Amino acid sequence: MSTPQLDKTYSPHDVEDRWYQRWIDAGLFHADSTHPGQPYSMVIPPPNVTGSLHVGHALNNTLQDILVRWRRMQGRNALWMPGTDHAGIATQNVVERQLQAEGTTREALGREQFLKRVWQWKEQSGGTIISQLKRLGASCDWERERFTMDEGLSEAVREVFVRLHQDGLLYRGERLINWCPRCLTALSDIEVEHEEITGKLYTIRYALADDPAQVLLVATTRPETLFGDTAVAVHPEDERFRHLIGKRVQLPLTSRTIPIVGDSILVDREFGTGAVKITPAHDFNDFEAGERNRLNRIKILDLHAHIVSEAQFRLATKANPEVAAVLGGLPVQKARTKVEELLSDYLQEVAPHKMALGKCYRCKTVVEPLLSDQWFVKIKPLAEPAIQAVEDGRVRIIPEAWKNNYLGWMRDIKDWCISRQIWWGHQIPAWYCETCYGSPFLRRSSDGAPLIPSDAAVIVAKTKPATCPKGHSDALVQDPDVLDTWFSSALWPFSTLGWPKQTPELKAFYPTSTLVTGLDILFFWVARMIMMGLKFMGEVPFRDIYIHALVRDAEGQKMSKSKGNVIDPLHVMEQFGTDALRFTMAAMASPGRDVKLAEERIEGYRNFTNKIWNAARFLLMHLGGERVEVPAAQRSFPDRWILSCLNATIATVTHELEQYRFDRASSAIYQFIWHEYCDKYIEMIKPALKDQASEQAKTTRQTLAETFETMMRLLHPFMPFISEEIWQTLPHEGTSIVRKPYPTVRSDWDDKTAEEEFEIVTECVELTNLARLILNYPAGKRLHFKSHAKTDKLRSILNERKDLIEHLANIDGLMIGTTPETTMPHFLVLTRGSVDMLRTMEDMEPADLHKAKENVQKQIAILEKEITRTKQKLGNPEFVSKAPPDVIVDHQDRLNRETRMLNLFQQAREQIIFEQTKQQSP
RNA sequence: GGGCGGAUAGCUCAAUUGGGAGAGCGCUGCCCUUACAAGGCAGAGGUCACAGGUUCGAUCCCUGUUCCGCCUACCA
Repeated sequence: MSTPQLDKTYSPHDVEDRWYQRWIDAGLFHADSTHPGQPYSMVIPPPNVTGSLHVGHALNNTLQDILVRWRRMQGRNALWMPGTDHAGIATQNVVERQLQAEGTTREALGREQFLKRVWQWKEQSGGTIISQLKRLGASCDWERERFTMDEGLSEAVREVFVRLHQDGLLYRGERLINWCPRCLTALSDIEVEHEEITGKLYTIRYALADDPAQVLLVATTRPETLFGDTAVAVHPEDERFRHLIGKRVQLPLTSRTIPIVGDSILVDREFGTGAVKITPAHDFNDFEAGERNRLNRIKILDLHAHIVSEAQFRLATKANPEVAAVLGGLPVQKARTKVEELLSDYLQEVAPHKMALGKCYRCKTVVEPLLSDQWFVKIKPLAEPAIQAVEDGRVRIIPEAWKNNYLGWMRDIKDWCISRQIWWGHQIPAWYCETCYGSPFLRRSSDGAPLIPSDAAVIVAKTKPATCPKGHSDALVQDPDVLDTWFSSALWPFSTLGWPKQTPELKAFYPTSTLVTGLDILFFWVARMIMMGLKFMGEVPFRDIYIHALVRDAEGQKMSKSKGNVIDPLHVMEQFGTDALRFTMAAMASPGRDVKLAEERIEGYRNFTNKIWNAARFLLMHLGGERVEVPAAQRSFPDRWILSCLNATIATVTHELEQYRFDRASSAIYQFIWHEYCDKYIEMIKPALKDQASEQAKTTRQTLAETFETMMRLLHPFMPFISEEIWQTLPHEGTSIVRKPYPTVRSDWDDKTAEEEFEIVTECVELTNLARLILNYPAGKRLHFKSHAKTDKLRSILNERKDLIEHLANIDGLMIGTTPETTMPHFLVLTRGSVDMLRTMEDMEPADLHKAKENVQKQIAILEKEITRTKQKLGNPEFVSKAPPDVIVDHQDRLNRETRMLNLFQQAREQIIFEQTKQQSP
């Protein structure tokens, strides 16, 4: 019979493409709501449609794929729902850059044409990350792939918006929000990244209006906002300034005076000068202080974070004409420098100052607080149940350490600004009637979009109403803003399953089983999914949240270009194979620690794939011929041993996967395949396979095939490609490993006796190796040894395993004795645990002796040290009286072992010395 | 400012209940022994960040310190 032959080294390339295509063609990743298995479902954290695969994605999706492949093999109805999100700001940026290169703008194109362009772009380039996920082996149900801008998902968004509005959980109003002057849109609080910088703290003299000789010192980091000041605050109980409350100060560089107010919330008496300028239109704290003290808001910056035009500026701030002439239209950073110059007569001090600077998380532009009309989600009523769900364990966060992180954030959650001043996204389903309002809405100068006044009446509906409530039909204007991308992502676990329709999928797969994600989107996404899931499905969106470590991407932080440690997963897959990358990801996924990925490690696992490959080659070379299956208990010693080990590994891997310990699961597999299966088992069965026709060979071949086939199934979730490729060459049933059962523990494979005997065999082999080392024998030289066992049982084991020991230790003529023959000058004696190994001295090379003596000497020194330590401990009455008995016994055993070993080495040394003298004087 | 996590072999990381710390890569020595040199056998290498404390005994528990990272925050 002919067996397939494999190349000498594993080449992942064609294997990966070939199998992935076949899996897809056969529909193996498809989940059906009518499938009889217990559902196991996950939704993918939708990557940005603009994105491309980075190491973080690779980790995230590898772990998900391991879970879903494992559950699928367990017979569960496994659904992994894939898709992408429309990434409003990022995608719009990409297309706008294209337009810029063509010399046009989105405003020139108009909203409708622009959106067409974005869709075009999405069709052409939006699939990049999806194809990369496929490359990674992701076993998503691609037939169900979704996009947050799909019609179905868009309907879900409208439905949610309308219902939230009905329930009074949405409001529109003029608030100070975070504004990105480059993206020209509002951002939610968590879309602002804070960066610690050293800025300047300016101390400015504000003179009292009625007594210019008296000055109030005011500290600020933003002197340019001085023009928007509408008051100065001091602490009402501050003895230094209390008497000034109610008076006015002259605002420098302007003709305005502003009041001094008392505000105990805003002012920290200890900080700075104890007096704070209040700029309600440009600072969050000042905004609130402005509310408290009924202050005007003066806007001095436009949407681009430039000082408003000279005329506007003069009008609004009453700045001196020459000052307005200089500052009008300047970008805020330049304005600050200018103001610093202009203020020279008023500046008391400029000191370096550590502060946090908010930047747009998409484009890193410094954000500005901007007063504008925006939509908000009233979040507290949604957060309450989401807190409870985690508190009472309906949602488990793993590792649990992040639970407090989540709870802390949720308890202190702020209303969520959901409107974005961009075009790409779900346009807000709200309309306003110009007829009712009494006049046409203003048009935003930049793009012609209507600026809806704060007091315009809102009509919220899923589709454009035919008329307004008063019956006007011709002047309904839709809100030009779109919703935050995360608004639609928050619905992902049920919108992808067809909601608001009550689909069979929704019934079968919601709530999903597990969500695998990085900590970075715990708040952006996870928290919001829980809130929305509870609100609209009445049930948590997932049972377990597994939060994995962060692998920082090239953009930023952990992996930095300057360190040169950026790793591109595509490059890695190219170089080492997808399976090697996946296995690395799994092995590194220890909880609570960031993944710092070293390429050497991936290379190590590439070597592992090659090891597996070559083990398979060995198998195929020896599998020719009849195979006979007998019960496990009747198989050869190596067979019984490997079955028992395999069984233990199956138990470990399954248990660890249940705990989301991908690292332990993968290391158990690694340990088993390489060190038990390849190093030991394959070595042990070589003699049995030599005579192809023997009975021994027939049953061994059976075990070999059976264990390897099982091993491939065990490995498959981690290394889907090589496991399938090899599995196909082995005796097997079925068309693909993807849907074969995951191995389960079999009690008939358990064999403690075989494992114990194996320990003894290993001891003997290791002793011979040690002897070789000490005596400087080359690895290839065949030696004679004699062993001595203390008990009949041991001796019979040694007798039975004599051939095996000789084979593994590469020795000849092992003699097994009853009594130790330690008389000089015949033997060097070594012991470990239960067996002594004796080596005849007679054929030793003269040159060995000096080095041998040194080695032995070294061993003696080490042992003496250890013995002293152990003796000390056992001699301590406190230890003997207080330590648990088993610990004491353990120490006594140790002492015995060490002492015996020492004696033997001492004898060995004497023997060597004896030999030396004999050689020197023949 | 507050909170959390980390500091273990040259490097990247493990070690679930406090009883002499492991892996991979790298390094050293010897081996191309027909599955695999992307390999085999063996070896070196660690006051488990620092200082105290609890304990018969601490990498592990407690306190403090230093350094690093992350999250969070309105100290102008």
